[in-house]
Amino acid sequence: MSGRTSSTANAETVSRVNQTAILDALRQHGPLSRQEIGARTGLSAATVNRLAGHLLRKGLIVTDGHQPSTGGRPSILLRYSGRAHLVSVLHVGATRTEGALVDFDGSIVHRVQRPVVPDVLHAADRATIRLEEALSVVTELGAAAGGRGQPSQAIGVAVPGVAGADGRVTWAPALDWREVPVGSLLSERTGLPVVVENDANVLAVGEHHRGAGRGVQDLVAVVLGTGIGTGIVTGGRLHRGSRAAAGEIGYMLLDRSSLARLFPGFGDLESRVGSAGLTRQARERGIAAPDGRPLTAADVFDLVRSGSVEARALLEETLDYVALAVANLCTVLDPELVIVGGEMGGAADLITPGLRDRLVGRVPHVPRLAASELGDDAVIIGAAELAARLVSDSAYVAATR
Amino acid sequence: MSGRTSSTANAETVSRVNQTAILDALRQHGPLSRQEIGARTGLSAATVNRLAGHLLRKGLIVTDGHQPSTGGRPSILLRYSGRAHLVSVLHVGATRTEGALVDFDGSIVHRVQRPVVPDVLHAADRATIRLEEALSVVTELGAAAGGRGQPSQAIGVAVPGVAGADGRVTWAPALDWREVPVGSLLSERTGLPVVVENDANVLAVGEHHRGAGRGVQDLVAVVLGTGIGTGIVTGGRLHRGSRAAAGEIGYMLLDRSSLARLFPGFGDLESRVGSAGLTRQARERGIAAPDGRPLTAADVFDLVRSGSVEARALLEETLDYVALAVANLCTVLDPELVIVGGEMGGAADLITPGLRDRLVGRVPHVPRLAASELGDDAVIIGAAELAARLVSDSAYVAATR
DNA sequence: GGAGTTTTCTATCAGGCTGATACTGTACCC
DNA sequence: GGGTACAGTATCAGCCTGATAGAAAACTCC
Repeated sequence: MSGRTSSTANAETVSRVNQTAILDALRQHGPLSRQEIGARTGLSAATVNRLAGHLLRKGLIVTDGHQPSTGGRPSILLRYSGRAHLVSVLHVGATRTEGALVDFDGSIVHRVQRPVVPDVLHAADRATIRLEEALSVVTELGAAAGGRGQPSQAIGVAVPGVAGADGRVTWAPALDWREVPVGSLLSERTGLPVVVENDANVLAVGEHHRGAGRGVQDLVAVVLGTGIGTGIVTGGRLHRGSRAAAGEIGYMLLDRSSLARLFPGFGDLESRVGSAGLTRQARERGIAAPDGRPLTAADVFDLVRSGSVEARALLEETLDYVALAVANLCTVLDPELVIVGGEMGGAADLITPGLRDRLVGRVPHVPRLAASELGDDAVIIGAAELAARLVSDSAYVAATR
Repeated sequence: MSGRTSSTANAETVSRVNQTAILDALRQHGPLSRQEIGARTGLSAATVNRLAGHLLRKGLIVTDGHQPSTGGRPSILLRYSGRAHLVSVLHVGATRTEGALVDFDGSIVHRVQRPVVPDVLHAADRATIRLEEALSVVTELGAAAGGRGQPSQAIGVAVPGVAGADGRVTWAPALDWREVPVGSLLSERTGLPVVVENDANVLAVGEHHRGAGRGVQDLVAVVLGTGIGTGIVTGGRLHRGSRAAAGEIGYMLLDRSSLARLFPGFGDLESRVGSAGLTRQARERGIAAPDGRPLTAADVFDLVRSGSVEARALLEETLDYVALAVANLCTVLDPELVIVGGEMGGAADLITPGLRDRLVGRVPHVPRLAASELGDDAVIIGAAELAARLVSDSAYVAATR
């Protein structure tokens, strides 16, 4: 039951930690001279020089010109260079499969998009179709990376559902995936390390690392799309929960009467603000969806912008419930920042003011509210970050010459 | 704004980490021989021996007899001994001030209790009175520790309110403390490191470390007393939030109509299940408090046990709201375990079954529910643990002979 | 009771890493 | 062109780990 929980250290550990410190300094503050790295990390000049040498040989950092002299020998700037390393990313969404090659800088260097044919959306065997498509996209990405002479080093997969730490997708309703071992399928096929994660969680990671949440240690990303979900970062780390179900606020209970009902396949909040709930309520209020398909939050925003009074009322009610959920999130977690993302991100101007008004005076501490900075790419970039972490921890030490 | 976030390592770090690994192994598995420690930690025999020597000299471990020989030289058992080190703990509660000397094993070796004189409870200067009392208790504890020849090495303070990371109590209504710098007052007076923390948070730490939550990485402790609060442990660490307000679920909003009201000094949930709310509702239902004072949850439990039908109905309603809050906690955090503590802890038999019934089918994953194991001492033991951590990180390396 | 066996504990040494010191290299200024 | 100021590099002591060999302690067998 135990025995290897305690972790020990040796000289190699020291070197790895210090190399990581140098890389972190360069990632956070852009190009720095060796002296500046020393000042920032507290490492001696000799150590910085030696470790920088290792990192240069490994291609993780590059020289980036000189700094103007201040009277003496000008310093050589060192810059983190993720360009030398690529990861493959897969975002299996409800209506399309998206693939990308992303370098360690977070730049997307190659994209693949596969819209889902409408007939497939509700086909009986859509689970298999979507899975095979996902595998083929990864293969295509691998080939593209090979063609660039920079083989992909890891794979990150984002899915709209619950994913265990072992890379198994427990339940993703939009894909009809149950207990699908995506992680092991991909790692067996490619031999690469794979991380599989919920899409809201990776969005939070993406915004935390390279978007609106840079430098923030405690944040929540709220994603409103077909359903509603959140990604939670506490203490700078993704919070997954004991069963990887943390942040599934679609199940939040918002009324005492909710205790009289059960919520087996969908949640209380989700039934109110999700696509199905919106469609139902719109029908009751006489609002027609643009072309007869189920209404999404994005449609409601469009209608509001075009002046619909009924849609405005529906938006306000939706906002009420979203605000209750966000208020409770804030009460429980006390985040520094709440990021509004997903389809909502583009309508942040309609959302954040109303949200703030509803929070003020009702929660102990109203956090900063911000729109997603990365938009549609947040998921891709977040998944790339998680994939990069899979290799970077060991890559720093591997091949140390 | 930045500059020293990155942490570096050196040879000393390695030694400290490995000493901590040895201590953790001994704490987790009881007495072990040097060989067993080596097997468990992966350290070489020579290293284990040398580090064990350091720890023996520092008094953090002691020899504990021999193991029966298996044919050769019998091994000497080593045992963690927190007895050699003491911390002072202060629990400033609503109705009493409690002090204790606790050793690093978590054993309480000395207690001080100071009930609050009823006249003081609502006196205009009760803030000052309680503060001076707190300081005097700490002085008394210091003297007691000195008398044992084992001076106290740190101070842990638990308060029913919000405490910043700097040891300042921002707001503790039950004490009428606002912006009281307890931490700096105590550290100036004693020269010892001080940690000040919310009582629900330290209760969670106590149960996590030595109570119902041993070995659990994600747990929530729900404390129902005069108000309602929670302590949250995620990934094995206390989650405080960006403004130390995490877990203040008294402010959770449980109805859309709550958005029509403001909650400046008290919260929505707290007004329903806290002492004031219970008293009001009891009056409406014709339930009399035993002796005319405000009704607490504990009183309701007593009335239920004595067969009161009205109290039973009130309990059920209270449970409904507590269940809503716990359900939302579970949805957001997905903890492995929820511990019911505080005054509720003794009535766990009345609470947990009803709570479980209300959660099943309504949250994605129903956690384990358990009563507090440490009872009234959970706060003391948790605060002692936090205080011990203040010194242990540096104590391992200090005085390494 | 003594020698051999087995296992534990300890001493010694090589190797890796950091940090201090001294030294070399490069550009600017007078 | 020499002096100055700062950046980068080589050398070495100190600390820590881990490997190896040796000393110590208890048991077994004759």
